[in-house]
Amino acid sequence: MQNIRKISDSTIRRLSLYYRALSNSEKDGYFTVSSQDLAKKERLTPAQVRKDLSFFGSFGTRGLGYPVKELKEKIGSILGLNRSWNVALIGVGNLGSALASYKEFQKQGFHIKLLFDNDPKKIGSSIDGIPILDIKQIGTQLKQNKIDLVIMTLPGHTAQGVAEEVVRAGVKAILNFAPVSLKVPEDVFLRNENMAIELEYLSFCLKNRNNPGKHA
Amino acid sequence: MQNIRKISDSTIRRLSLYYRALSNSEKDGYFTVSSQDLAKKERLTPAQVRKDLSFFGSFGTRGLGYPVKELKEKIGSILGLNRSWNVALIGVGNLGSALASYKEFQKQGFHIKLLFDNDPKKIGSSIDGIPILDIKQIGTQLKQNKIDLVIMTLPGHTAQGVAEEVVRAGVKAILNFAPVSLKVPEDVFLRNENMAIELEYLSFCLKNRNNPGKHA
DNA sequence: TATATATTGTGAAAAATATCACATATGCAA
DNA sequence: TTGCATATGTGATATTTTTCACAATATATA
Ligand SMILES: NC(=O)c1ccc[n+]([C@@H]2O[C@H](COP(=O)([O-])OP(=O)(O)OC[C@H]3O[C@@H](n4cnc5c(N)ncnc54)[C@H](O)[C@@H]3O)[C@@H](O)[C@H]2O)c1
Ligand SMILES: NC(=O)c1ccc[n+]([C@@H]2O[C@H](COP(=O)([O-])OP(=O)(O)OC[C@H]3O[C@@H](n4cnc5c(N)ncnc54)[C@H](O)[C@@H]3O)[C@@H](O)[C@H]2O)c1
Repeated sequence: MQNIRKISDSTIRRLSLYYRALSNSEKDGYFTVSSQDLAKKERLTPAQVRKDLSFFGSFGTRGLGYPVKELKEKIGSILGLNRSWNVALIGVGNLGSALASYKEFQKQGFHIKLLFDNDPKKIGSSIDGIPILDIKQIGTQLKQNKIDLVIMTLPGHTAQGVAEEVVRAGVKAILNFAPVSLKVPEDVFLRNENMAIELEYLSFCLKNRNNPGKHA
Repeated sequence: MQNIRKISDSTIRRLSLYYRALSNSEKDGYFTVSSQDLAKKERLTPAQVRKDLSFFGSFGTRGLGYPVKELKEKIGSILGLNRSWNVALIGVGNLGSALASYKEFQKQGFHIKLLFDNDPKKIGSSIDGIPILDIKQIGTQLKQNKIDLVIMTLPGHTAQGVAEEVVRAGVKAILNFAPVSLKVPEDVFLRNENMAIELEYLSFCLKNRNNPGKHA
């Protein structure tokens, strides 16, 4: 149990994995899991699991393990999944449409309330009941609807400009899918989803599969 | 310059960022960049940039910086982007379709050659000229087309079974978007793209924004 | 109640990763 | 040529993260 400031990035990311694993264990009818079980499910070590959890408290029973339902709820509450967040998505193209109609995020409390685009053919229509609004209205709409978090699925060259409007509207969290590094003020939380990184990582692995020696 | 085995995960991931930054610098007409410039663009430190690059050689000129075009090509070749990879995508739903029609990966050498689905309505059609094949043919088709890498955008509960067929067909690299932890043999490279992690991370940050103290 | 077994929680140790700091090399101007 | 300004490349150092190892505590069973 320690100061929340000091909890590492990696630990928080692993909490998401534990949350997912626990949701599955719950569905499968388990009442308790050991750190061993959790580790196996998410390809980690039992010590890692116990250490991560210990930063937030002690939730287990020695000799027995962790109560699935309780631990899931506890982690959910640490991550803020026990409440609801108002989300807007900007750029209703191929990727944006896929995300807008994806229902799993909603189940975790991320409610996509608004969609924005600058394409007249899209503005005015909706996806699964979520209206597509004109990007020009973004400032007022984000404020009016008390949007907490914005997902950006825009072309790279437009992303910085739009991000600045989003920041001006007071939004403090952005999930960016455009392949650019956005500049935002310090008090705005920004995460990037960069699919190229994973692909390129795999490329690197394949390339060096049979070449454990020095690099040319 | 050192044994390639020892190069860390994080360094490889940052190479992707440098590659992207250099591509942009090239487009913007720059001939050289300093570690300072690169660091700023990708929100890192100059020392980090120099250290990362030094694992692979010395590409810069003291007093001047790094030659943009050359360094980009060098990193591209380290990551294996100077060649072409045969890719197949399985599960042509909302997300799969978006990825299939995304042209940027192709530019980096990832050529999506085949799509697979089990929906009779989809099988036989195509996306941007890429045919959608019956999942039943996956074994023979992956081999025949010498597929190097598979992108999986399937429902979670079907992913493990399909992954096993993919592995049986000899594919050594999988990029998985399904929210499950796949079990694959040691010699198969697996990466997961887990969008929930980033969303939940932002949720955590928002939740603790005004609460730098102890966690309850 | 005693004993065997299981598994947590956590300081301490080890390993991995990032930063520092500076010697070294280059370009450029006078 | 010399001197100044600039920026790399890299050992040494600091920090962060992971793993280890075991005391503590629970259950089960006889
Ligand atoms: N499609 C993918 O699979 C994929 C994969 C990885 C990354 N990305 C990135 O995600 C982003 C979106 O990709 P996509 O394939 O969906 O592109 P897309 O072209 O299909 O969609 C972009 C959407 O943004 C809208 N738009 C453009 N400028 C705008 C503005 N100023 N304000 C509001 N809306 C605007 C367009 O009208 C369009 O609907 C891109 O940055 C892309 O690089 C996409
Ligand atoms: N849509 C998103 O924005 C999003 C975001 C994050 C993660 N994901 C994950 O990506 C995966 C795909 O999501 P989606 O929204 O595209 O789902 P989807 O239902 O639109 O698409 C799934 C596709 O897979 C096909 N399929 C099902 N079983 C199959 C099998 N055995 N063999 C071959 N094809 C099969 C279906 O016919 C369908 O075309 C899911 O695991 C989802 O959780 C999606």
